[in-house]
Amino acid sequence: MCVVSLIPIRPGLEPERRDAARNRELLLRAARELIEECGADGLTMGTLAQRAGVGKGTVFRRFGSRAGLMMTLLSDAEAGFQGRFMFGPPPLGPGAPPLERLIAFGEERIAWVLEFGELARAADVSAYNRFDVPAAVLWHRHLEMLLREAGLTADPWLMATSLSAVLEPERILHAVRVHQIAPERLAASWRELVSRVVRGA
Amino acid sequence: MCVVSLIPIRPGLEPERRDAARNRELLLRAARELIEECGADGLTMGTLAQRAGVGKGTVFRRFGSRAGLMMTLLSDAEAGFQGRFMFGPPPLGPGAPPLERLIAFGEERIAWVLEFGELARAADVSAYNRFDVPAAVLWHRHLEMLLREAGLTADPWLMATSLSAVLEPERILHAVRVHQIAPERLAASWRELVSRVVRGA
DNA sequence: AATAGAAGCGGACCGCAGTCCGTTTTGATC
DNA sequence: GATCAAAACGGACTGCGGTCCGCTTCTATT
Repeated sequence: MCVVSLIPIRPGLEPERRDAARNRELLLRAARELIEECGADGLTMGTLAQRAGVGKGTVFRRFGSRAGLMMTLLSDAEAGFQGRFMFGPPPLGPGAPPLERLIAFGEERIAWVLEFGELARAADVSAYNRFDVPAAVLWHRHLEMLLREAGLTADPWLMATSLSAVLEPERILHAVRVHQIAPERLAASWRELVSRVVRGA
Repeated sequence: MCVVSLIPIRPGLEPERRDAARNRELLLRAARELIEECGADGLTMGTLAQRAGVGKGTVFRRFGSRAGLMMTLLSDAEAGFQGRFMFGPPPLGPGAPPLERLIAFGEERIAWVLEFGELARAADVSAYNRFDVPAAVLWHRHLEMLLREAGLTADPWLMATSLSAVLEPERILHAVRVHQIAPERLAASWRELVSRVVRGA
C-alpha cells in the first residue's frame, strides 16, 4: 500500500534527532488539542508554540508554514482516502467500470470534505501552489486516468482539472454551509456531470 | 445598461463629502500607480496610504479591506464584461442559441482572466464569502439561465456552480502560468465540457 | 458669520505569520 | 569522558492587514 505522503518523508537513512522527534509529538498533540478547542481557524502559530512549550521558531522549522502544519494534520485522513480509491474495494477502488469509479470518487470526496473540510480549507488558504501539492496531483492523475479509461479522448488532463475544481473544499463547504445544499444533492449533481462528460466516447 | 456594481453604490440622495471624494480619487490613482510599479501582490495598504498622502484609517474606511480595494479597481473591467454578456452582440450577448452563448461566455471569461487575473486573484484571496460577491452571483445566475434555456433540467443551479468553479481565476492562471497551457486549449476544453453538459436535453 | 453635530480623518496600536541569529542540545568520534 | 560540528532551539524582530478613538473638517441651519 504505497500512499503518497503530504509532507516530504525524511529520506531513509537520516534519522530525526531525539529532541526534534519529541518536539514534533508535542506540537502535533498540542495542535490537535487547540483545534478541538478553538477550531482550525482559531489556531495561531504563537499559541501553538506556547501550548507545546517550545519556541515559535521550532514550529516553523518543523512545518514550514501554517498551511504545512494543517497538511500534516490532514495526512492521515488523506492517506485513508488515497488508499481507498487506489486499492480499496469497488466501486471506488479498482474493479468497477470507470464511470462508476468516477461517481464514487466524487461521492466519497464530498463526504470527506464534510468531515475534514475545515482543516482542508485552512491548509489550502494562501498556499500559493496548492494545486501542486502531492495529494492534489495524485487526485488529478487519478481523475485523468479514469477519464481515459472511460474513453474520453478530448484533453483528459484539462478535463480532470475542471473536475477537480468542482470538488474543491471551499466551494463544497460554501454550498452546504451557506446555501444549505444537502450533500446528496451535491452528489447527484456530480453524478450528472461526470455521466455527461464521459457519455458517448 | 444596468450594470451591477461591485461596491455598494451610495444610495441616491446622500452625496459624498468633498474631502472624502478627493481622497478617494487620490487613493485610486495611487493604487493604480503602485500596481503598475509593484504588481497587485506587491501593493500594501500602508504604502498606499503613504503614497496617497492620507492616513491608513482612511484607506480602510474607504474600501473596507484589501479585497474591497481590489474589487473597486476591478469594477470597470467587470462592468465591461457584464455589459457584453448581458446586452452585447451575439454570440456572447442575447440572440444566439444558449450553447453558443455558454461557449462564448467561457472564452471571454478566459481572455478576461488573462488580462485582469492578477487583480482578480488579489480580490478573491481571503474574501471569506467571495462566492456571494455581486459579480459572482450575477455570473452564476447567467450560467444557470443559459443552462435552463439549453434544456438542462437536472439541477441547473448546482451545475452553474460547477461551471463557475471551472472558470475561477486562480485555476486558469495556474494552468497558463505554471503548466504553460495555451489559452486556446483552455477554451477548447471549456467548449467540450459545456457541449457535453447540455447535450441531449 | 456663528454654530453644532455629523462625517471624515490619521496614526498609534493590535494580533498574526513568518524570519533571523546567537545559544543550546545532540550524538558520532576519539 | 572529552571534543566538536551539525542540527535544533527560542524568542526578539519585521511587515502586514485591520481596528480604534481622539481630533479635524465639512455642511446644514440660523
